Amino acid sequence: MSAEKGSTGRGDGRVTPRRIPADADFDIASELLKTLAHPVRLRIIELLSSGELCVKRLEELLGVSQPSVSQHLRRLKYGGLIESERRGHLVCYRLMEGRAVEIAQLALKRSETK
Amino acid sequence: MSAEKGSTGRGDGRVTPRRIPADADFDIASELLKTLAHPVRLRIIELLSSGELCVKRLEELLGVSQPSVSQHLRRLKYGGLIESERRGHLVCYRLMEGRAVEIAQLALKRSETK
DNA sequence: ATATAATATAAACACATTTGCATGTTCCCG
DNA sequence: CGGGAACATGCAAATGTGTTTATATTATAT
Repeated sequence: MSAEKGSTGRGDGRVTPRRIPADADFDIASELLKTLAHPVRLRIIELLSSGELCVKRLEELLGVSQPSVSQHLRRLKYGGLIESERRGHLVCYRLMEGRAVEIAQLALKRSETK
Repeated sequence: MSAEKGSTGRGDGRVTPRRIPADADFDIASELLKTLAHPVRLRIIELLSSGELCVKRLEELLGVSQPSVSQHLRRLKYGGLIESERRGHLVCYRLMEGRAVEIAQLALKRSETK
């Protein structure tokens, strides 16, 4: 009575009023959150939200070593949050569409502990 | 030209059109995200969004050992996402107001990869 | 008081994540 | 072709996390 298979949505074409997350969804979602759960990566997302930037520039803005920046960018890219493009001998990164930015901004909202 | 102190908001009572996150904000935000970045904790948030539940019930619904459930609850509570209340010899947990739930739901939105 | 159900906490261990440092790659320029 | 700039990747050490197993707490019922 608990296992619902992949469920929701698929099947007879019926509309899904309120999706019930399947087991895998929680894994996927936690992956996304883990990818965002790092101060440097959050800052990268924030910086890229104003436009694309190359590694060198990010290195300066973040005050973090180049290898470190590259690793975080790798993780974000692997998670599908950003994409890159070679431009000369620079590699520019930019945000990809998705919930990522929204989540980051929500998490950054001042601790209005209210 | 990069360090902005605690900044934003405080000072002369001026309004803050668009808050610029300070260094500490990224740490705080990443803490919040880390707290949510675990499949079991996400499921707990999801389950509690329908009403409060005691540990025993959560243990059954989650299919996770009691000590493990308690530890995750501990983390969520420490992060200020949930609160507990002793009721008889049961301890009931419920969600606290905040961005937590919103973030969880956003992260759970079907990987509408577009 | 005792026994028992429901939780919490502690210690130990496996596994994942970060970071620093060294070393490759790729591309542009002369 | 050789050199340098901008990035990427590999690896080991240091940390952090999650799970298990055993053992405390706390409250209820007898």
